[in-house]
Amino acid sequence: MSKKEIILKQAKRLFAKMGYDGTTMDKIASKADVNKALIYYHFKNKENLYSCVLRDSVNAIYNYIVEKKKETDNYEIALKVYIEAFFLQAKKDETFIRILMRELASDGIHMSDNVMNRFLDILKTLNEIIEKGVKAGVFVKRDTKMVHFIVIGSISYYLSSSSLRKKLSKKFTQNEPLLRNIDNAPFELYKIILKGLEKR
Amino acid sequence: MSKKEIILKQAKRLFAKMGYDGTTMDKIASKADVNKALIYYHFKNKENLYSCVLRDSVNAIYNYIVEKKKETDNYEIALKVYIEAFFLQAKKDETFIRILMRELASDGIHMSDNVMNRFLDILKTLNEIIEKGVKAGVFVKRDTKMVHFIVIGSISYYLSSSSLRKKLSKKFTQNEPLLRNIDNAPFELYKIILKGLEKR
DNA sequence: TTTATTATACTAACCAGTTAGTTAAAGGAG
DNA sequence: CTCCTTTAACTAACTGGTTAGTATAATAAA
Repeated sequence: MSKKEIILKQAKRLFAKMGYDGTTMDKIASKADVNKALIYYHFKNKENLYSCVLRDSVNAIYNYIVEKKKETDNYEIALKVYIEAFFLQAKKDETFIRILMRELASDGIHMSDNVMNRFLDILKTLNEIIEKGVKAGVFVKRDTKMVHFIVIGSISYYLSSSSLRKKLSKKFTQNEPLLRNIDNAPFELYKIILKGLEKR
Repeated sequence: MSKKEIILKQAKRLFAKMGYDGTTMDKIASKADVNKALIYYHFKNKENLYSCVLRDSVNAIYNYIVEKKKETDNYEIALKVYIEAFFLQAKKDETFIRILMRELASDGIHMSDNVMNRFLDILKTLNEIIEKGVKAGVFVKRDTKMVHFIVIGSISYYLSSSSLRKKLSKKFTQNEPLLRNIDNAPFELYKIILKGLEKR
């Protein structure tokens, strides 16, 4: 792994957890174990470094979903695959949803046209799946936008709140069943959404 | 409105949009049109000011949901009321979900026990509604945690992405139907979730 | 030789928090 | 009613520390 890649990786981790303003260039240099000047050698400035992190994250999740989507042609399975793909990729790379959440909270001030386009591509992919199901007469015609938000919103909240939930169940033990972690979350989500979309 | 209230209001707006680290005390003072020292007269420090903002926000949404819940005893309607209550309050005070999203992204570093407890109360309220429906044999036994995340996550993503979606549909006009705003979102969400939970 | 990397040192801007004070209203004492 | 004291609300200007970004010189690698 090149030093440039290490810088990107550590920057991503820090941006996800501390936010853009909460992350300092010195801290990134320290975590990546490089001299600060090296960051400025590879990246124009802080804003540019963040842009690269954001672009890489969105591309990673897009590529994963497209790859998974190729594997099937059935809309029902495709929906499951989409949910699973988003979940697995988001779980593997939890930084992405954290960065996404912060971007939404600040109306995407750091989002370039490039990133926005890729993001639209992700939304379109799910759109195709649902359209297919509707045309086949299996899914009820629902507002697809809402289905997007259900999938992405639920998974994001589920994953990003994981450590907070752990903290909560330690503090307030009587709430354990409400907060305990399970791993078949995407399957639960899939069942609810699929049933919510089914015609009969 | 007292100066203290104005400070709280402007601080809330800024914290929601810019995050904790992105918000400066000078900016709050400027927006609230008061001297910076006045903020320190009313609040111990930045952390304390943020705590007050967070506490007020969580209390506001909790009180609204509890008030709405009193109005009905039926689980089906209660679920609808819960979704609507969360949606309406979140729409009226969009700052809350933005702050919540940032808190989740940073594992709730600023959340006091007080705030966490109130947050648990909100989760418990939905839990009661679903439990009731399950006992009556109308809802399938689902992981309630997942239902929480569907409701809160979807609405948060839907609302917080609103201005970003507007930006996107201006830039990429061909995507309008995918991005256009609708106002019956909570109803769409309610229909999908209710159907997803129904036994038959 | 060019590219990648470190070490050190610097600066200009910014930012949380303080200081030392002002203003005004209210109340009591003479 | 007027002088004195207290208290709450408020301000201008400052301080000490941090941070993004730069400059320069020296090495190591390719």
